[in-house]
Amino acid sequence: MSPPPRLRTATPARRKPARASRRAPRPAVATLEMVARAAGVSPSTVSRIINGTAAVSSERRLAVERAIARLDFRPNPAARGLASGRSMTVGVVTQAIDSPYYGEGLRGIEAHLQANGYAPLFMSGHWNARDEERALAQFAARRVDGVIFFAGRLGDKALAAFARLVPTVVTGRRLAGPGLASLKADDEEGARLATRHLAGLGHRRIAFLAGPGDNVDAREREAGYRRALAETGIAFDAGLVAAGDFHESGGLQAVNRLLDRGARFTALFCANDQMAQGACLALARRGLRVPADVSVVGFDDLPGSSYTIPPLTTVRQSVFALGECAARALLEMIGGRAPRLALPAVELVVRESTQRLRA
Amino acid sequence: MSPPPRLRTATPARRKPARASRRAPRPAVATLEMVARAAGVSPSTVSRIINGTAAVSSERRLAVERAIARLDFRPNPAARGLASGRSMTVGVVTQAIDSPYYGEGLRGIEAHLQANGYAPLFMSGHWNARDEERALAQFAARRVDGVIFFAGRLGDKALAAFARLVPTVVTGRRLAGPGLASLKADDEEGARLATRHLAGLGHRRIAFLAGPGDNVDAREREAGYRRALAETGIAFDAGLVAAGDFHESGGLQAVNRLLDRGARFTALFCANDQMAQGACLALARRGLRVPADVSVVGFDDLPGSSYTIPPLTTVRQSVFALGECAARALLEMIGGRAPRLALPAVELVVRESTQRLRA
DNA sequence: TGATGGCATGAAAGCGCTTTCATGTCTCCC
DNA sequence: GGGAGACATGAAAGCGCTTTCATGCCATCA
Repeated sequence: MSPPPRLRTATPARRKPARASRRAPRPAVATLEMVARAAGVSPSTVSRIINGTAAVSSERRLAVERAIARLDFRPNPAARGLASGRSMTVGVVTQAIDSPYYGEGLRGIEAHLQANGYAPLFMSGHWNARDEERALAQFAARRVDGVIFFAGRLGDKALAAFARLVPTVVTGRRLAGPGLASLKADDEEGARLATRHLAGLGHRRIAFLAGPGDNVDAREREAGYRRALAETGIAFDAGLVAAGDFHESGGLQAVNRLLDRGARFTALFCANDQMAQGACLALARRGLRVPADVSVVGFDDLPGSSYTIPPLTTVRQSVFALGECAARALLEMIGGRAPRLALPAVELVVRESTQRLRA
Repeated sequence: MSPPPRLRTATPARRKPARASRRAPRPAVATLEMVARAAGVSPSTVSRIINGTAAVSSERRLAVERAIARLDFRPNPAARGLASGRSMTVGVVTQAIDSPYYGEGLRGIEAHLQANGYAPLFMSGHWNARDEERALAQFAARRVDGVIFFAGRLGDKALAAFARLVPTVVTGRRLAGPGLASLKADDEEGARLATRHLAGLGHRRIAFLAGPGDNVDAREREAGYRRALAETGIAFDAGLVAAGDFHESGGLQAVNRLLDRGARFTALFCANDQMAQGACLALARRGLRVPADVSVVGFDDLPGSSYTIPPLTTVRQSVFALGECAARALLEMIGGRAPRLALPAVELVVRESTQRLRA
């Protein structure tokens, strides 16, 4: 095994002057000082140029830029961070890095951050407050410049307290405070759209697969379902509601429970796509066809949802955009500006899992 | 908007002695020096204790540990990185952070890294060599201690060159060199298992949806398909092979092409689950039932594959384990040890998308 | 024409750690 | 009993940047 090749500068080892016998200078990484020397200016000037923090005469600027290019100089972020107090990283707490939902959000965050010279540090909360807290502690220890908290179970109090130390953007709830901003899709409106779509197709017995009760998104989606029912003159029937956990397995079990207790319905609105997927499987197992026997609507429009069988009618809220907006708002806060908190509107995407109720 | 709350130490601002009038000392972060002072020892001793780099008398150790706890001291990673040359971060190049395949791998990486005090920095290559190269450059600039390169299109040469600078583990190909190790599942064996399963069910006309030709995994999966055919005495028929791109859409189109050119088959082996999903949809659109008319096998066993309709028979290679092993091997290399490169064996997971050929 | 600023630049002091090197104290053994 | 280590500790020099402060220079104004 070769020794770990650690990047190192060409300056002689500390207090141990380079032995003259050593031939080829080992692979070295340029430092700001080397650039300064090569360009015949002081380190301060180089710093000013790479940071654009002060005017510099164009001839020196040119010389420095050339030296930077020639030496392939890349400022050491550790040194920068130490001197400036900024790490140019932001922490991102997700629930499950491998879920399609978070994946899309992360992509949005990544895209915006990268365009601005920041790098994301990810950590999973696994839907449990302790892990989320641990992730935040880790981020604080790493001195991230800001944190994006994607959904999660951690209490508002704890989050607000953390935000006093590090600028934070949280999604999936409404919350504000010093150093804290939130971003929330209009889940109620989305659920209303979905339910009205079903009602508009003639369905009257519309079942609902709710999400976890401690999740704000889930509660708002239920509220939207109820509101649409009220608006279209359909009486709410608790017997048509079953709760899931936002996973495929939960959707499957919820439908089984519904069917086992004899609930009769011609349409089913699921609080997210993953549960809708599980629900479709449960329905298929019972010999119920989608959409011929039951129309199904999901929520989120995950990347895979256009390839399920049948392709799923769902509510699109662009998790990608959510991630992007969160990153943008966070950078604005870090920069001391007021964050813009607008999100694109939710919209219904009609595909093949819904159809008009047969007379 | 409140000013960005930057974490700062309690030491008086540089050259500008704290005005005595200032009341509450602003939220301060403890430094090693403060701990040393509080415990009545030198900074060196504190450093030795938190790093375990030398023996320290138990009384001092106790005093220091108490001081650390009381001041809630967390060493500043930037300072550490600057002084030691290690950043305690590793870069991870994935292709698409939002794909279920990579998501699972990332989870494995995250789990192992976190257990060892390292943090992952993610960046997407988007299946194109330029972005991958850019990601590597970014990582080099950020002075990561190592890199995990998850699949990708970048040439072996470029990768080997990079690995001379930063220890690197690459998956999805076989490659070794200074600072470079690779991890590769036995794709050929997996494909062989899948195809033999189909043959064992009596199928003779087994179509194959290949992956992109420039992908090693894809090529090995095709090799396994052919080998199984040969082993079971079935003649290879190029008319039963169509190429896809590892995405759902590619699988859908490939099946359409197959059917359009009149190919007749009773079984279909897809080079990955995502294509299998698209294939199932294409089949359904043509009125072909899975598995009644066509048995389908995938590859990867993605989290969602047990909830497709029907649940997919597939080859499990545990991408999670792959991620974990990659992380482990990388840390071993960083530590100057020889990396262990063993991966769990692939296995066939039989679900409901395959059935015996009806006579 | 001399005081007045503004401007570009360099010197140097840190940022908060790690890591030599030097030193003082013990213990051990011939 | 005295010298040799072994051991625990502290002093101090960086790591590679940023940022203040001081300075020399030139154009400007009354």
